[in-house]
Amino acid sequence: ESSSSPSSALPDGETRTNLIINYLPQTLTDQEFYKIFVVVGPIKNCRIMKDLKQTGYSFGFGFVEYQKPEDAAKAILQLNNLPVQHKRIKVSYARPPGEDIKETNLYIQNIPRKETDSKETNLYIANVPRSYTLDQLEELFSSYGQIVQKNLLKDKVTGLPRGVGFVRFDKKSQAEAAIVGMNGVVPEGGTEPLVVKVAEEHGKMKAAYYAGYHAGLSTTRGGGGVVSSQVVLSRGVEGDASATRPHPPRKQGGKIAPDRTANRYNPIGSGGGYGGGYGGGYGSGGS
DNA sequence: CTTGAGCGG
Repeated sequence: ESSSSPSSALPDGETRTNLIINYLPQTLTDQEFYKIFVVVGPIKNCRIMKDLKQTGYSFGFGFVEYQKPEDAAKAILQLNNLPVQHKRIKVSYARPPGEDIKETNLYIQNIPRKETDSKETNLYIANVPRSYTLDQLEELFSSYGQIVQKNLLKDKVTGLPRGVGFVRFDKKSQAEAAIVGMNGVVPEGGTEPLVVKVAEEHGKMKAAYYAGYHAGLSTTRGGGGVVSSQVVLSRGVEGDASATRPHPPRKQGGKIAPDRTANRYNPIGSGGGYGGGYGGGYGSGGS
C-alpha cells in the first residue's frame, strides 16, 4: 500500500510551523485552545476560526503557529488525537499558502495551480441505500479520491438510515469527479439513482445555539467576516500529483437522472460592512 | 428530511 499521510507528514525535509487543528469542541475557548498547545513550545500565533459575521460560533477548527518547526512537529506527535471535552482534536500541518514548484530533476508544466482547493469538497448524497454502512458509502466514492470525512444521517427518533450521507474529499477536483461519476447512478443494492451534489452549509446557527452563543442576534446585523489575522512564514513545495485512479463503478440500467449540480445557494444572508471586530490572538508568550 | 466542522490571514 502506498499510504502517504497528506497533512501528517511533510514532503521531504521541509519544515513548517503552522498547524491546523480540527474537531475542536464548540465550547472550547481561545484561552483553553492556547493552553493546550503552548505546553509544547512558544506560539507565535493561534486562533479558533469563528463566524463573527453573525453568531460568533466556532467553526470547530483553528490554527496554531509555533515559533519553531520542531515544536510544530512535536505538537502533532503529542497532541494529535488528544481528548478535549467530548472530542478528539486532530493536529496536522496546515497547507502552505503559496505554492513554490521547485524543479529539481523534472520539468513540470501545466500543473493545476490551486489543486489544493479547499472549498466545495463536501458532497451531499441522497438516495443512499438504507442498507449501506459508512464503509460502503466510502467505498462507493473512494475511487474518486481521498475521502477525508464521511457521514450517514439517521432518523432522529428511530435511528434508521435516512438514505442521506456526506462525503468530503481532500480536493475539489475529486469531488467534482465524484459528482459527474456518481450522480444519477443507481448503486448496487439500491433502487433509486443517487443524488450527488455539493453540500450546503446548514447547522451553523444550530451549532452556535447549542454552544450558547444565542445572546441576542436574531435581528442583529453586524457582519464583518470571519475572524482573522495571523502571520505566516511557511512556504514550501507541494508537488501533489495524486492519482485519480479510474475505478468507476458501473452505471446501471442506463437510468441516469438529469442533474442540477449548480444549485448552490448561501442560506446565510451576506451581511454588509464590518461590525464588532475584536481580535484576541494569542502568542508572543515568552518562556 | 443537507451533518458536523479539513485550511484563514
